[in-house]
Amino acid sequence: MLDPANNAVLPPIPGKLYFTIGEVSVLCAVKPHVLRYWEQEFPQLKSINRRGNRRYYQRQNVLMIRQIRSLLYDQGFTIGGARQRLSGENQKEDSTQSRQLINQMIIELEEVLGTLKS
Amino acid sequence: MLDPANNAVLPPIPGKLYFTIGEVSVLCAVKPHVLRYWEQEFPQLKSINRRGNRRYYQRQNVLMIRQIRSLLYDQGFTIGGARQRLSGENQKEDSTQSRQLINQMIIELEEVLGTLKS
DNA sequence: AAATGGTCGGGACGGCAGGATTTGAACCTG
DNA sequence: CAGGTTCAAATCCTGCCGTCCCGACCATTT
Repeated sequence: MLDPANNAVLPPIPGKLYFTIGEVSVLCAVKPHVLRYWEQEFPQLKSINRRGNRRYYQRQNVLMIRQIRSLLYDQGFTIGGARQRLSGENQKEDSTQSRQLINQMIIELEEVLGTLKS
Repeated sequence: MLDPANNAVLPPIPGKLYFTIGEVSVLCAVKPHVLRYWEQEFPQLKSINRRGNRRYYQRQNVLMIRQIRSLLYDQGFTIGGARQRLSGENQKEDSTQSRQLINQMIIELEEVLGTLKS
């Protein structure tokens, strides 16, 4: 998502409604058994359509998988980190480095304040 | 996990110039052997002062270690991901609120400094 | 000076996250 | 029916991320 160049390497997603696991595997460059494995790890993938014991991926699922792929393979998150990142999505972006730097500064400034007061 | 308060739990960094590995271990809640290990993994930690075969950490080193710690333990990066994040163009979102907050703080601190000097 | 305790590096080791492979059956499609 | 895809579940494997051990060295205290 921050890296369009990388996603551009993956083939475009055809305009049909449903995809088999084999097709998704090609579309996302992720092997089928890994797709099944991720399904256990990411609640976001629970919504995959199933009919007669088979997975029928929709466009949104494919996009989600590509996002997960990017987090894991490009950005270097662990599965736990990626999960957390996806579930928190838009809210706590602020808890990143910058925010923590600020917190640290606040703590130290309060220390300085104490020193100055005495 | 996602808790930014996590960092606030760490003790403030005393105002002295140098810290031993044992002190840094406490300050950052990371064991000494892990600190040595990270040193092999993060080029950012190559700059640690050494005298007579011992490490003498400075404030900036401590802050960097805390940042690494946060990436690994709080945000869920792998070591490779954290390294990439620290070295690469991680400053993409620096023009966000956080950055502006920091800039604002810098301005105000410079003001304070001017006051103190006079 | 001796004692105490922190620090050094390097190599062997280990747990477990993250898959990879295998198996054998069910299911399509031609 | 043949050949290909998919299934669930079990087992296997690799390498990341430390952990442990060690004798030696160094700093500070008594």
